[in-house]
Amino acid sequence: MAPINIFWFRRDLRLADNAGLYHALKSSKPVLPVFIFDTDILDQLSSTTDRRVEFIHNALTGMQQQLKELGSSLVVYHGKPVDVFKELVKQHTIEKVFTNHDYEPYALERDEHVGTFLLEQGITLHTYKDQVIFEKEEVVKDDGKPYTVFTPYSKKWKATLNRFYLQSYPTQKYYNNFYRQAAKAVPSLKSIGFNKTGDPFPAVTVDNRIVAQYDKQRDFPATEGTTHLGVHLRFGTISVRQLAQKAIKLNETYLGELIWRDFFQMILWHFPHVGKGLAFRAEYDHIKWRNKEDEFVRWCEGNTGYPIVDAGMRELNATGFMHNRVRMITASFLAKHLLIDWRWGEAYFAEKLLDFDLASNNGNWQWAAGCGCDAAPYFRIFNPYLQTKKFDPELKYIRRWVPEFEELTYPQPMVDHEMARKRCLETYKKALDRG
DNA sequence: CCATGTTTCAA
DNA sequence: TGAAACATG
Repeated sequence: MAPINIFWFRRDLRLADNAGLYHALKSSKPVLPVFIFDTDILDQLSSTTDRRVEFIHNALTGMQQQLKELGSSLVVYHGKPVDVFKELVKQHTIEKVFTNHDYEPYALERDEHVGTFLLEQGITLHTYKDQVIFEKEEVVKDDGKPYTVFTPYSKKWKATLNRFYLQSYPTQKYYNNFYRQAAKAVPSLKSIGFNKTGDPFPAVTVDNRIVAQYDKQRDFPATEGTTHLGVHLRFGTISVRQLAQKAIKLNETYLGELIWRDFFQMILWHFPHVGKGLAFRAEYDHIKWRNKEDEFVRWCEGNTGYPIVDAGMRELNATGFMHNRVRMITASFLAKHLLIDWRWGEAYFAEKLLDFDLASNNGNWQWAAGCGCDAAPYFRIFNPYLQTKKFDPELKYIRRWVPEFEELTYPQPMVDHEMARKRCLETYKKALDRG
């Protein structure tokens, strides 16, 4: 058997401008592209209709079409990664496996496990940065320690940047190095235990007008002011380098959002406890959460009696998306007004969001609850009415998702704002004074 | 042979 | 962006 190399797709589902794929294709052996529907992940999902699995499936089908035209084929497996590699080493003489970095706790463990197995077979695992502009120790303080405050991090990030970091990896030049074989079918969603809805996903094309207006429009949930590219960044169907190039040309505020994304991946890397259910600041784990199950259900279902909160939750439940301004409002309401452990909310968003990304979701929930690095101070408690007045003054967003909000059938606020605010301050203070 | 411009490559 | 390799005269 002639030796080959493997490229393993994970959260980088594109052929163009893909770092690990570029290095694989430049290697001296033909490259077999592989994707694994990882049962360790899929088995944890609560529903057999999961739009994220459907999104991945669509992306794989698209890549398969491209690879077919190149005389190659993606090979899609369904199983545990190590078992799949055991199968692959039986079928091929493999010299190297290439893949891109993933900084999540499960992924680190998985890659360690796979890497060890491969090494036992005399195969080396080569990994690359692809999903962020800067990772790990690339942007650190002068003393070499990681930043924990966003603003100086972002300053250093920008100072470190040069054109080259945003240069696309020219994979096309090496497409002739894909392993040649007849196209293999991508297994159907059904065959891996999931349903197809056929509903559309956000377009992968970048609307330059939206990016250009981002700083002015992003806070108004009734308006098409945000890009909806989160899901594409999450699964790598868009290159962060290409998007950052646009951001630099078109809108500094939008670039800032991409830097937040790098920031939270960096935080997760240096402070892995945040990915394992702990607050970034340990003292915030002394807060005595009320954790009333029935109140949590009302929040989840969008029946709190606060129209802006309910609109957000209903948008999430109906579409798998929630406008970012409203993500902050609903998160703050859960943690601060209801005093429900932010981890419950984090888990709910993780289950529902199409663009769910552990690092950003966790980082932003910790921000909202006040326990994160560079978080909103705990005494700053969003007033849902003022947020509505500022960001949905014509109540267009609320009307869209909570049409009955002025009717008698709409519930009274489940908790009085002023009472909840005081209760939150006292509860947080008690926990934090104790240290 | 140098001196200088031009292309390639790195992540 | 910046170094190294390559080309030209």
